[in-house]
Amino acid sequence: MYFMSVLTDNKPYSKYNGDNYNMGIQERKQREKEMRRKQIMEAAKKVFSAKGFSRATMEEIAGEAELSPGTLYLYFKNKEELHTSLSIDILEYITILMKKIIGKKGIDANEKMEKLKDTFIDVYEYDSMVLINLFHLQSGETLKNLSPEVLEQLKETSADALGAITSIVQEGIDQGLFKERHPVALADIIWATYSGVVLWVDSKRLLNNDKDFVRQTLETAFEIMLKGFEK
Amino acid sequence: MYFMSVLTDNKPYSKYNGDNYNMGIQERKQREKEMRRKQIMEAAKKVFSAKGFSRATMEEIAGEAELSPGTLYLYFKNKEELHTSLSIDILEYITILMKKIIGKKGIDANEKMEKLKDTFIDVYEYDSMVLINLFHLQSGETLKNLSPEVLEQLKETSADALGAITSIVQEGIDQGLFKERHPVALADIIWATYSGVVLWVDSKRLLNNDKDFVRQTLETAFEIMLKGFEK
Amino acid sequence: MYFMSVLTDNKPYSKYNGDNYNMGIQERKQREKEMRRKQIMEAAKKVFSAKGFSRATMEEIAGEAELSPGTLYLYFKNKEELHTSLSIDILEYITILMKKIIGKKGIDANEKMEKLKDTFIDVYEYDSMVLINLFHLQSGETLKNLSPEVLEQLKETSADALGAITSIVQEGIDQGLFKERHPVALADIIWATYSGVVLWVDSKRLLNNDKDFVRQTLETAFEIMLKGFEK
Amino acid sequence: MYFMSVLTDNKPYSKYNGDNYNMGIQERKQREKEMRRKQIMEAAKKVFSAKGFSRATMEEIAGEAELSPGTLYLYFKNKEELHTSLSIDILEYITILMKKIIGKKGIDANEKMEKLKDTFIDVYEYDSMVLINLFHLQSGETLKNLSPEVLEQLKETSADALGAITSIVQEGIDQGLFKERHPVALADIIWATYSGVVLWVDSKRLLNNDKDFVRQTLETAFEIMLKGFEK
DNA sequence: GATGAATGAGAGTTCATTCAT
DNA sequence: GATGAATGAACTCTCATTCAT
Repeated sequence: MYFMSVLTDNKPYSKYNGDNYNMGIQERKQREKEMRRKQIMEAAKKVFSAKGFSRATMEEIAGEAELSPGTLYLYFKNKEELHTSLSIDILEYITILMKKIIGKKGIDANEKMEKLKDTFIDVYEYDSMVLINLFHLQSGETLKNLSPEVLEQLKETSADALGAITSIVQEGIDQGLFKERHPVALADIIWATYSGVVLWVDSKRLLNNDKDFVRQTLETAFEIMLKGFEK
Repeated sequence: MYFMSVLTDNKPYSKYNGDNYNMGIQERKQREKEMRRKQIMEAAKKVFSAKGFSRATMEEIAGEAELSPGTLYLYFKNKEELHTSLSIDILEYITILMKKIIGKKGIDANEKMEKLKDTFIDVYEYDSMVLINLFHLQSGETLKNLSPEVLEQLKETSADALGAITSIVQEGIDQGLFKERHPVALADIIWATYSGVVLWVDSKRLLNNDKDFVRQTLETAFEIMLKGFEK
Repeated sequence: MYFMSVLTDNKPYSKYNGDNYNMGIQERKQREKEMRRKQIMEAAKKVFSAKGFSRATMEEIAGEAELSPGTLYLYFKNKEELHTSLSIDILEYITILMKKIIGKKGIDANEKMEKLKDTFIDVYEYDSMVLINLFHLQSGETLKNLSPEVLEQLKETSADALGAITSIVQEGIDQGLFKERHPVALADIIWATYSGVVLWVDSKRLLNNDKDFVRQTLETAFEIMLKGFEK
Repeated sequence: MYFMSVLTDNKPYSKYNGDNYNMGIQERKQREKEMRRKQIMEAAKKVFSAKGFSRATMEEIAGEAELSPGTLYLYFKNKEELHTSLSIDILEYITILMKKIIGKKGIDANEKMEKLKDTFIDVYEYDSMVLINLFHLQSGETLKNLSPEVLEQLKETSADALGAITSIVQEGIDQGLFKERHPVALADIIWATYSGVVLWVDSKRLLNNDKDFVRQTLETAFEIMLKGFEK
């Protein structure tokens, strides 16, 4: 497992921290605020995962976070944005991980694709529920009822994530490894396959009390895709 | 487009219909009842597609169907089952189409896969919204709140659909065309890719007011998959 | 058991029946109509007893009577009056029985009180549920929402029943057997005790899955009352 | 009248209330909460009495209590439990009063029976409507639809009340004042007569716009019963 | 007279959100 | 900043009653 909690506070703070008293207090406050946010998101994750968006109540999330319902609204405009924040968070993290892969020197596109698959599996295994919520978010109902700002943020993060995949694919084409196809379409297919497998195998598991074959199915899916990409 | 409306009444009625008075009346009533059901489902499809499950109200669906709210409950036990009925309907229809492909003589698995892709595209083009609702259904939240009977029906229809794909894949393996892999896993991947592409491209469209590239992306995805399946 | 079904048709019809064709038809129609009424009341009795007034539905009563809901409204103005009709019916019958006791020659008031008790027990044993519904009717909620005509009818039947008891009590006072007290008050107490015991012991049975001690308790209650009545 | 409001807050609070700030706040909140509860019950009593259980609406009760409908559900799980709470409350209070009578020194069972009658009359006069609701509760319809916990509570309170009466009767038998009979049966009869009289005379009043003879009738009923109890 | 599909008003209940403390 | 009691709009669903057939 080469990545840490997405939802635990891992934002880099200014390294230097104490030359100014007010600055310190302000910063501490800032940090506390950030921690509360994470605390709420952590609780929301649990409840949304267990109940789904509609059946989850703000009161239960507040209880889980050991805060009062009112407090939630100091940190998130409403229920929908709290939910979306979870999704954006994981999307951002996936993007960070993918950008690391892109930056890797001395490995070709095939190997990068391998690493991409590993990343996907890791993300899934670390936090399948938030991931599934992310895909749920994609599916219309939520998308239509989002505030413009959050929609914009989601759009950007989303484009960013797709851009990262695209650039790996482009590399493969440039290196003469992959057959020449529209790289964005390929990136779409990669992301769609990932989403699809996670969603589908998960729903099969729910329907039939089946085992969790996501990892295995993702491995096969990528193997097939990679072979299909070849020139 | 080689299939007709899933939701419009296409049940075959006896051609001759007048030898018996009572029979005629009963039959007409049956037909009327079936029509009301379709009428409601048609309205529900519109409203669910426009608003998503939660934001859609029974009153609005009733209005759209030009019926009173109470009438909806004569045909569907509750909101959830009305929604699920839409999904099961299309799933059943897809299965019928796929079974026709399976039964086709004189074409190999590769060609059947081509036809499968065409079917998927046709279904999508005929009724993308119901399809997207189907995937929404798969995603946990709804699944957890379904009545046992409907869950069972969904399970069976779902297994049936997957079974059909599996048998095509098995044929490909038996004919020495596809590399030997677990056929159910392959069927999962085909279905997951289909679901994923429809969902993902659609959400991209919603996010960016983008064009509808589903057909194109599905074409490419299948091309890649087929190449990946080869021995 | 010296009385027959209250709810089965036992109204006396004209002894002579056939001198006129139209009369015959009309009469047959009348009889059929009366039978339908009883059929509905019989069904209503079952359903009201099993579910109570509020939870009983007209549709279920119709089903039980093997008729359609609409038909019920040809015989009863509404649900409330159907329910009240059951109560009035039994009240009328009780009155008939009590009047027979009053008319009995050669027995004193004490013996008549004994017979009164037996009648009460018989009525209870024959049809405890309708009886309990009758007491339920007395209890405000229903009483307040009755149509004037039915209220009037109930008032009369009720007064009639109480009058019968009163006259027995009066007899006892006149014969010097009972202490002189307001005879209507005594009649009230007799009726109230009867109602109370049936209601109370029944509710105890429901609460504790207890045995049905109504008969036994009524026996004791009357014994005590009679002793209390003595001069 | 020797008892105070059942429904008005009469719980003893610590007389001294200022040594601890937090204690004070917590206590005040507790008291406020208790007051809201009473406020709602008071309003519910009015509305249930005027309309009966079924025709009373939560909205009207809320209006009467000058609260919003939602608030009612912060204090009572649902309509049924709000209604039952009223009944249990008065039942509990009656029991308390009866236990005081039991504890009285220097008076025999006859005198205790007299006091019992007075208590019954006082309770009736203080709050006849809740009392009638209590009897209504006993009558099947409601009883069948109660939550297990509340049913249990009712059962216990009910048994408690009956037990109190039983012990007075037992005393009478032990003192050689009352004829030897099953004391529980006697208690049943006392309670049943009380219920019956209240219900019956009240319904007569409703039917005939008659005067309220409950007190008078109860007096006579007890006089008769006591005489009937004698050895 | 009988039907039973359709009605639609109205109920109980939930819960995201607010705001006085 | 935090609270959490109160809000009240909005929802799903029921069912007595009607009326065209």
